[in-house]
Amino acid sequence: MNKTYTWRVKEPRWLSEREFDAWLAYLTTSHLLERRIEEQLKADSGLTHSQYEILARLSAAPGKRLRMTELARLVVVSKSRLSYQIGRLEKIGLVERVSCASDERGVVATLTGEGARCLERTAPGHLAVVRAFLIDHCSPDELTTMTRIMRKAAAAMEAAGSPPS
Amino acid sequence: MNKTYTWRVKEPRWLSEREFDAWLAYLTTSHLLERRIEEQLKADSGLTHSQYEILARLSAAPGKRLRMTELARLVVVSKSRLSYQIGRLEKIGLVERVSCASDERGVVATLTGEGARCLERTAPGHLAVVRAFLIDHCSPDELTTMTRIMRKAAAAMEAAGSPPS
DNA sequence: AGTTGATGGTTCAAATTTGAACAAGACCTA
DNA sequence: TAGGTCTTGTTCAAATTTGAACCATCAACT
Repeated sequence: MNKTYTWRVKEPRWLSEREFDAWLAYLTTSHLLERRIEEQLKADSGLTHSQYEILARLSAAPGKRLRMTELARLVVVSKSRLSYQIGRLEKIGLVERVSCASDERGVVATLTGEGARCLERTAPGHLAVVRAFLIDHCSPDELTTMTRIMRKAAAAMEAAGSPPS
Repeated sequence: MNKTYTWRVKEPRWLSEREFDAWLAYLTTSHLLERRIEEQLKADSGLTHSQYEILARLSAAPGKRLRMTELARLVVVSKSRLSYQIGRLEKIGLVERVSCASDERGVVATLTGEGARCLERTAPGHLAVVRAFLIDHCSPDELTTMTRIMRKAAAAMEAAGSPPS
Protein backbone atom coordinates (compact mmCIF):
# COMPACT_ATOMS: atom_id res chain seq x y z
CA MET A 1 0.00 0.00 0.00
CA ASN A 2 2.35 2.70 -1.15
CA LYS A 3 0.91 6.13 -1.71
CA THR A 4 4.05 7.13 -3.53
CA TYR A 5 2.47 6.50 -6.91
CA THR A 6 1.14 10.05 -6.92
CA TRP A 7 0.74 9.97 -10.68
CA ARG A 8 -1.58 7.08 -10.18
CA VAL A 9 -4.43 9.27 -9.07
CA LYS A 10 -3.53 12.58 -10.67
CA GLU A 11 -5.15 11.71 -13.95
CA PRO A 12 -7.93 9.28 -14.76
CA ARG A 13 -5.85 7.89 -17.61
CA TRP A 14 -3.58 6.27 -15.05
CA LEU A 15 -4.74 3.18 -13.25
CA SER A 16 -7.18 3.34 -10.39
CA GLU A 17 -6.05 1.72 -7.20
CA ARG A 18 -8.15 -1.33 -7.96
CA GLU A 19 -6.80 -1.59 -11.46
CA PHE A 20 -3.29 -1.09 -10.27
CA ASP A 21 -3.68 -3.83 -7.68
CA ALA A 22 -4.88 -6.22 -10.35
CA TRP A 23 -2.05 -5.37 -12.68
CA LEU A 24 0.58 -5.65 -9.98
CA ALA A 25 -0.82 -8.95 -8.75
CA TYR A 26 -0.85 -10.30 -12.27
CA LEU A 27 2.65 -9.10 -12.99
CA THR A 28 4.21 -10.42 -9.83
CA THR A 29 2.47 -13.76 -9.95
CA SER A 30 3.31 -14.33 -13.58
CA HIS A 31 6.98 -13.79 -12.77
CA LEU A 32 6.87 -16.07 -9.75
CA LEU A 33 5.03 -18.75 -11.63
CA GLU A 34 7.44 -18.62 -14.52
CA ARG A 35 10.30 -19.02 -12.11
CA ARG A 36 8.70 -22.07 -10.48
CA ILE A 37 7.95 -23.66 -13.81
CA GLU A 38 11.48 -23.13 -15.09
CA GLU A 39 12.90 -24.52 -11.89
CA GLN A 40 10.81 -27.66 -11.97
CA LEU A 41 11.28 -28.37 -15.66
CA LYS A 42 15.02 -27.86 -15.51
CA ALA A 43 15.35 -30.09 -12.49
CA ASP A 44 13.12 -32.91 -13.68
CA SER A 45 13.80 -32.99 -17.41
CA GLY A 46 16.44 -30.47 -18.41
CA LEU A 47 13.93 -28.65 -20.59
CA THR A 48 13.19 -24.95 -20.53
CA HIS A 49 9.61 -23.76 -20.45
CA SER A 50 9.93 -22.58 -24.01
CA GLN A 51 11.09 -26.00 -25.11
CA TYR A 52 8.28 -27.67 -23.23
CA GLU A 53 5.75 -25.43 -24.92
CA ILE A 54 7.20 -26.31 -28.29
CA LEU A 55 6.96 -30.02 -27.61
CA ALA A 56 3.43 -29.66 -26.23
CA ARG A 57 2.23 -27.73 -29.26
CA LEU A 58 3.76 -30.23 -31.63
CA SER A 59 2.24 -33.10 -29.71
CA ALA A 60 -1.19 -31.54 -29.96
CA ALA A 61 -0.88 -30.85 -33.66
CA PRO A 62 -2.28 -33.23 -36.29
CA GLY A 63 0.57 -35.54 -37.26
CA LYS A 64 2.59 -34.08 -34.40
CA ARG A 65 4.10 -31.68 -36.88
CA LEU A 66 3.87 -27.97 -37.61
CA ARG A 67 5.37 -25.46 -39.95
CA MET A 68 7.92 -23.24 -38.25
CA THR A 69 5.94 -20.06 -38.70
CA GLU A 70 2.75 -21.58 -37.36
CA LEU A 71 4.61 -23.04 -34.40
CA ALA A 72 6.20 -19.69 -33.67
CA ARG A 73 2.77 -18.07 -33.77
CA LEU A 74 1.26 -20.62 -31.40
CA VAL A 75 4.07 -20.55 -28.88
CA VAL A 76 4.45 -16.79 -29.30
CA VAL A 77 8.16 -16.61 -29.91
CA SER A 78 10.27 -14.88 -32.52
CA LYS A 79 11.32 -16.77 -35.60
CA SER A 80 14.99 -16.66 -34.72
CA ARG A 81 14.33 -17.87 -31.22
CA LEU A 82 12.26 -20.76 -32.48
CA SER A 83 14.91 -21.59 -35.05
CA TYR A 84 17.52 -21.76 -32.32
CA GLN A 85 15.40 -23.84 -29.97
CA ILE A 86 14.33 -26.27 -32.66
CA GLY A 87 18.00 -26.72 -33.46
CA ARG A 88 18.62 -27.50 -29.82
CA LEU A 89 15.73 -29.95 -29.60
CA GLU A 90 16.86 -31.56 -32.82
CA LYS A 91 20.33 -32.01 -31.41
CA ILE A 92 18.95 -34.01 -28.50
CA GLY A 93 16.64 -35.98 -30.76
CA LEU A 94 13.27 -34.73 -29.58
CA VAL A 95 12.34 -32.98 -32.80
CA GLU A 96 13.15 -33.38 -36.46
CA ARG A 97 13.20 -30.86 -39.27
CA VAL A 98 11.50 -32.08 -42.42
CA SER A 99 11.40 -29.99 -45.53
CA CYS A 100 7.91 -29.11 -46.59
CA ALA A 101 6.45 -30.83 -49.63
CA SER A 102 4.11 -28.11 -50.82
CA ASP A 103 6.45 -25.20 -50.18
CA GLU A 104 10.07 -25.51 -51.06
CA ARG A 105 11.03 -22.83 -48.54
CA GLY A 106 9.08 -24.41 -45.75
CA VAL A 107 10.29 -26.50 -42.84
CA VAL A 108 8.07 -28.78 -40.83
CA ALA A 109 9.11 -29.33 -37.25
CA THR A 110 8.18 -32.87 -36.28
CA LEU A 111 8.00 -34.47 -32.87
CA THR A 112 10.04 -37.67 -32.76
CA GLY A 113 9.06 -40.77 -30.80
CA GLU A 114 11.69 -39.85 -28.31
CA GLY A 115 10.21 -36.36 -28.14
CA ALA A 116 6.74 -37.73 -27.48
CA ARG A 117 8.11 -40.00 -24.78
CA CYS A 118 10.00 -37.12 -23.19
CA LEU A 119 6.85 -35.02 -23.12
CA GLU A 120 4.82 -37.85 -21.61
CA ARG A 121 7.43 -38.31 -18.94
CA THR A 122 7.69 -34.60 -18.25
CA ALA A 123 4.10 -33.45 -18.39
CA PRO A 124 2.89 -34.80 -15.04
CA GLY A 125 5.50 -32.98 -13.01
CA HIS A 126 4.96 -29.81 -14.97
CA LEU A 127 1.20 -29.90 -14.65
CA ALA A 128 1.58 -30.61 -10.97
CA VAL A 129 3.30 -27.27 -10.61
CA VAL A 130 0.71 -25.49 -12.70
CA ARG A 131 -1.93 -27.03 -10.49
CA ALA A 132 -0.26 -26.54 -7.17
CA PHE A 133 0.51 -22.89 -7.74
CA LEU A 134 -2.36 -21.70 -9.88
CA ILE A 135 -5.14 -23.93 -11.12
CA ASP A 136 -5.99 -25.72 -7.90
CA HIS A 137 -6.59 -22.41 -6.18
CA CYS A 138 -9.25 -21.41 -8.65
CA SER A 139 -12.92 -22.22 -8.24
CA PRO A 140 -14.78 -23.19 -11.40
CA ASP A 141 -16.13 -19.64 -11.57
CA GLU A 142 -12.72 -18.13 -11.16
CA LEU A 143 -11.42 -20.42 -13.85
CA THR A 144 -13.99 -19.31 -16.37
CA THR A 145 -13.45 -15.70 -15.45
CA MET A 146 -9.75 -16.01 -16.00
CA THR A 147 -10.29 -17.71 -19.32
CA ARG A 148 -12.71 -15.01 -20.37
CA ILE A 149 -10.37 -12.19 -19.39
CA MET A 150 -7.37 -13.71 -21.06
CA ARG A 151 -9.23 -14.43 -24.25
CA LYS A 152 -10.59 -10.92 -24.43
CA ALA A 153 -7.08 -9.58 -24.00
CA ALA A 154 -5.72 -11.91 -26.66
CA ALA A 155 -8.51 -10.88 -28.99
CA ALA A 156 -7.74 -7.22 -28.39
CA MET A 157 -4.10 -7.76 -29.31
CA GLU A 158 -5.10 -9.84 -32.28
CA ALA A 159 -7.38 -7.06 -33.46
CA ALA A 160 -4.64 -4.49 -33.00
CA GLY A 161 -2.55 -6.36 -35.52
CA SER A 162 1.02 -5.45 -36.36
CA PRO A 163 3.70 -6.75 -34.05
CA PRO A 164 4.15 -10.45 -34.87
CA SER A 165 7.91 -10.57 -35.28
CA MET B 1 11.72 -29.35 -3.48
CA ASN B 2 12.01 -31.77 -6.34
CA LYS B 3 10.84 -34.54 -4.04
CA THR B 4 7.81 -32.43 -3.32
CA TYR B 5 6.67 -32.84 -6.89
CA THR B 6 7.41 -36.52 -7.07
CA TRP B 7 4.36 -37.79 -5.28
CA ARG B 8 2.20 -36.05 -7.80
CA VAL B 9 4.06 -37.64 -10.63
CA LYS B 10 3.02 -41.07 -9.44
CA GLU B 11 -0.63 -40.24 -9.82
CA PRO B 12 -0.78 -37.88 -12.76
CA ARG B 13 -3.70 -35.54 -12.60
CA TRP B 14 -4.27 -34.14 -16.00
CA LEU B 15 -6.04 -30.87 -16.44
CA SER B 16 -9.71 -30.98 -17.22
CA GLU B 17 -10.72 -29.32 -20.43
CA ARG B 18 -11.86 -26.26 -18.55
CA GLU B 19 -8.65 -26.08 -16.57
CA PHE B 20 -6.56 -26.58 -19.66
CA ASP B 21 -8.41 -23.83 -21.47
CA ALA B 22 -7.73 -21.46 -18.61
CA TRP B 23 -4.07 -22.36 -18.47
CA LEU B 24 -3.60 -22.09 -22.20
CA ALA B 25 -5.41 -18.78 -22.35
CA TYR B 26 -3.31 -17.43 -19.52
CA LEU B 27 -0.08 -18.68 -21.05
CA THR B 28 -0.73 -17.36 -24.53
CA THR B 29 -2.02 -14.02 -23.38
CA SER B 30 0.85 -13.47 -21.00
CA HIS B 31 3.29 -14.03 -23.86
CA LEU B 32 1.38 -11.75 -26.21
CA LEU B 33 1.07 -9.05 -23.60
CA GLU B 34 4.74 -9.21 -22.74
CA ARG B 35 5.56 -8.82 -26.41
CA ARG B 36 3.33 -5.77 -26.72
CA ILE B 37 4.76 -4.18 -23.62
CA GLU B 38 8.32 -4.77 -24.70
CA GLU B 39 7.57 -3.37 -28.09
CA GLN B 40 5.96 -0.20 -26.80
CA LEU B 41 8.57 0.49 -24.15
CA LYS B 42 11.46 -0.04 -26.51
CA ALA B 43 9.92 2.21 -29.13
CA ASP B 44 8.89 5.02 -26.83
CA SER B 45 11.68 5.10 -24.27
CA GLY B 46 14.36 2.56 -25.05
CA LEU B 47 13.65 0.77 -21.81
CA THR B 48 12.98 -2.93 -21.41
CA HIS B 49 10.06 -4.10 -19.33
CA SER B 50 12.46 -5.30 -16.67
CA GLN B 51 14.07 -1.90 -16.48
CA TYR B 52 10.71 -0.20 -16.30
CA GLU B 53 9.68 -2.43 -13.43
CA ILE B 54 12.88 -1.57 -11.61
CA LEU B 55 12.29 2.13 -12.00
CA ALA B 56 8.65 1.81 -10.97
CA ARG B 57 9.51 -0.13 -7.83
CA LEU B 58 12.17 2.34 -6.88
CA SER B 59 9.80 5.23 -7.47
CA ALA B 60 7.22 3.66 -5.19
CA ALA B 61 9.71 2.97 -2.42
CA PRO B 62 10.17 5.38 0.49
CA GLY B 63 13.02 7.67 -0.47
CA LYS B 64 12.93 6.18 -3.94
CA ARG B 65 15.61 3.77 -2.88
CA LEU B 66 15.85 0.06 -2.16
CA ARG B 67 18.45 -2.46 -1.21
CA MET B 68 19.45 -4.69 -4.10
CA THR B 69 18.10 -7.85 -2.53
CA GLU B 70 14.77 -6.31 -1.70
CA LEU B 71 14.47 -4.85 -5.16
CA ALA B 72 15.27 -8.20 -6.71
CA ARG B 73 12.59 -9.80 -4.57
CA LEU B 74 9.97 -7.24 -5.53
CA VAL B 75 10.68 -7.32 -9.24
CA VAL B 76 11.22 -11.08 -9.14
CA VAL B 77 14.55 -11.27 -10.90
CA SER B 78 17.79 -13.03 -10.10
CA LYS B 79 20.52 -11.16 -8.28
CA SER B 80 22.89 -11.29 -11.21
CA ARG B 81 20.27 -10.05 -13.59
CA LEU B 82 19.39 -7.16 -11.33
CA SER B 83 23.05 -6.36 -10.89
CA TYR B 84 23.50 -6.18 -14.64
CA GLN B 85 20.40 -4.09 -15.23
CA ILE B 86 21.18 -1.66 -12.44
CA GLY B 87 24.59 -1.24 -14.01
CA ARG B 88 22.90 -0.46 -17.28
CA LEU B 89 20.47 2.02 -15.72
CA GLU B 90 23.32 3.61 -13.83
CA LYS B 91 25.26 4.07 -17.05
CA ILE B 92 22.41 6.08 -18.52
CA GLY B 93 21.94 8.04 -15.32
CA LEU B 94 18.53 6.82 -14.24
CA VAL B 95 19.73 5.05 -11.12
CA GLU B 96 22.59 5.44 -8.68
CA ARG B 97 24.31 2.92 -6.49
CA VAL B 98 24.87 4.13 -2.94
CA SER B 99 26.66 2.02 -0.40
CA CYS B 100 24.53 1.16 2.57
CA ALA B 101 25.23 2.84 5.87
CA SER B 102 24.04 0.14 8.22
CA ASP B 103 25.48 -2.79 6.30
CA GLU B 104 28.92 -2.53 4.84
CA ARG B 105 28.12 -5.15 2.22
CA GLY B 106 24.92 -3.53 1.17
CA VAL B 107 24.13 -1.45 -1.87
CA VAL B 108 21.15 0.85 -2.13
CA ALA B 109 19.81 1.40 -5.61
CA THR B 110 18.51 4.96 -5.83
CA LEU B 111 16.31 6.55 -8.44
CA THR B 112 17.88 9.75 -9.74
CA GLY B 113 15.94 12.85 -10.69
CA GLU B 114 16.53 11.93 -14.29
CA GLY B 115 15.24 8.45 -13.53
CA ALA B 116 12.08 9.83 -11.97
CA ARG B 117 11.56 12.10 -14.94
CA CYS B 118 12.11 9.24 -17.35
CA LEU B 119 9.54 7.15 -15.53
CA GLU B 120 7.02 9.98 -15.51
CA ARG B 121 7.52 10.47 -19.20
CA THR B 122 7.31 6.75 -19.95
CA ALA B 123 4.50 5.63 -17.70
CA PRO B 124 1.55 7.00 -19.69
CA GLY B 125 2.41 5.12 -22.85
CA HIS B 126 3.13 1.98 -20.93
CA LEU B 127 -0.04 2.10 -18.93
CA ALA B 128 -1.98 2.83 -22.08
CA VAL B 129 -0.84 -0.53 -23.41
CA VAL B 130 -1.67 -2.30 -20.18
CA ARG B 131 -5.10 -0.72 -20.35
CA ALA B 132 -5.77 -1.23 -24.01
CA PHE B 133 -4.83 -4.88 -23.99
CA LEU B 134 -5.85 -6.04 -20.56
CA ILE B 135 -7.30 -3.78 -17.91
CA ASP B 136 -9.91 -1.98 -19.96
CA HIS B 137 -11.44 -5.29 -20.97
CA CYS B 138 -12.10 -6.26 -17.38
CA SER B 139 -15.26 -5.41 -15.51
CA PRO B 140 -14.84 -4.41 -11.86
CA ASP B 141 -15.85 -7.94 -10.90
CA GLU B 142 -13.38 -9.48 -13.28
CA LEU B 143 -10.71 -7.21 -11.93
CA THR B 144 -11.25 -8.31 -8.36
CA THR B 145 -11.42 -11.92 -9.40
CA MET B 146 -8.13 -11.66 -11.20
CA THR B 147 -6.54 -9.95 -8.24
CA ARG B 148 -7.86 -12.66 -5.94
CA ILE B 149 -6.62 -15.49 -8.12
CA MET B 150 -3.19 -14.02 -8.60
CA ARG B 151 -2.76 -13.28 -4.93
CA LYS B 152 -3.76 -16.78 -3.96
CA ALA B 153 -1.24 -18.16 -6.40
CA ALA B 154 1.46 -15.86 -5.10
CA ALA B 155 0.62 -16.88 -1.57
CA ALA B 156 0.84 -20.55 -2.50
CA MET B 157 4.29 -20.04 -3.93
CA GLU B 158 5.30 -17.98 -0.96
CA ALA B 159 4.15 -20.75 1.34
CA ALA B 160 6.01 -23.37 -0.67
CA GLY B 161 9.20 -21.54 0.23
CA SER B 162 12.62 -22.33 -1.14
CA PRO B 163 12.24 -19.99 -4.10
CA PRO B 164 15.10 -19.89 -6.57
CA SER B 165 17.39 -16.90 -6.63
C1' DA C 1 9.25 -16.06 -69.24
C1' DG C 2 10.18 -11.79 -66.45
C1' DT C 3 9.34 -8.53 -62.78
C1' DT C 4 7.83 -7.22 -58.39
C1' DG C 5 6.68 -7.61 -53.75
C1' DA C 6 5.66 -10.61 -49.89
C1' DT C 7 6.86 -14.82 -47.08
C1' DG C 8 9.61 -18.60 -44.71
C1' DG C 9 13.53 -19.66 -42.37
C1' DT C 10 18.22 -19.15 -41.16
C1' DT C 11 22.26 -16.65 -39.68
C1' DC C 12 25.16 -13.28 -37.56
C1' DA C 13 26.82 -9.88 -34.07
C1' DA C 14 25.58 -7.73 -30.08
C1' DA C 15 23.04 -7.72 -25.86
C1' DT C 16 21.22 -10.11 -22.22
C1' DT C 17 20.42 -13.97 -19.00
C1' DT C 18 21.89 -17.92 -16.30
C1' DG C 19 23.98 -20.19 -12.56
C1' DA C 20 27.86 -21.10 -10.14
C1' DA C 21 31.83 -19.17 -7.83
C1' DC C 22 33.68 -15.62 -5.16
C1' DA C 23 34.96 -11.96 -1.66
C1' DA C 24 33.55 -9.38 2.16
C1' DG C 25 30.62 -8.59 5.96
C1' DA C 26 27.39 -9.78 9.31
C1' DC C 27 25.73 -12.94 12.85
C1' DC C 28 25.81 -16.44 16.27
C1' DT C 29 27.61 -18.88 20.00
C1' DA C 30 30.75 -21.09 22.81
C1' DT D 1 37.52 -13.44 20.54
C1' DA D 2 37.68 -17.07 17.42
C1' DG D 3 35.37 -20.11 14.42
C1' DG D 4 31.62 -21.44 11.75
C1' DT D 5 27.77 -20.17 9.02
C1' DC D 6 24.53 -17.17 6.54
C1' DT D 7 23.92 -12.98 3.52
C1' DT D 8 25.05 -9.48 0.01
C1' DG D 9 26.28 -8.24 -4.14
C1' DT D 10 29.40 -8.81 -8.02
C1' DT D 11 31.72 -11.35 -11.60
C1' DC D 12 32.69 -14.74 -15.06
C1' DA D 13 31.91 -18.12 -18.81
C1' DA D 14 28.51 -20.25 -21.26
C1' DA D 15 23.93 -20.26 -23.10
C1' DT D 16 20.31 -17.84 -24.90
C1' DT D 17 17.76 -13.96 -26.98
C1' DT D 18 17.30 -10.04 -30.04
C1' DG D 19 16.69 -7.84 -34.31
C1' DA D 20 18.30 -6.91 -38.57
C1' DA D 21 20.25 -8.80 -42.78
C1' DC D 22 19.93 -12.24 -45.95
C1' DC D 23 18.70 -15.84 -49.47
C1' DA D 24 15.50 -18.61 -51.63
C1' DT D 25 10.97 -19.38 -52.95
C1' DC D 26 6.28 -18.16 -53.73
C1' DA D 27 2.33 -15.58 -55.72
C1' DA D 28 0.44 -12.40 -58.58
C1' DC D 29 0.83 -9.97 -62.25
C1' DT D 30 2.48 -8.48 -67.03
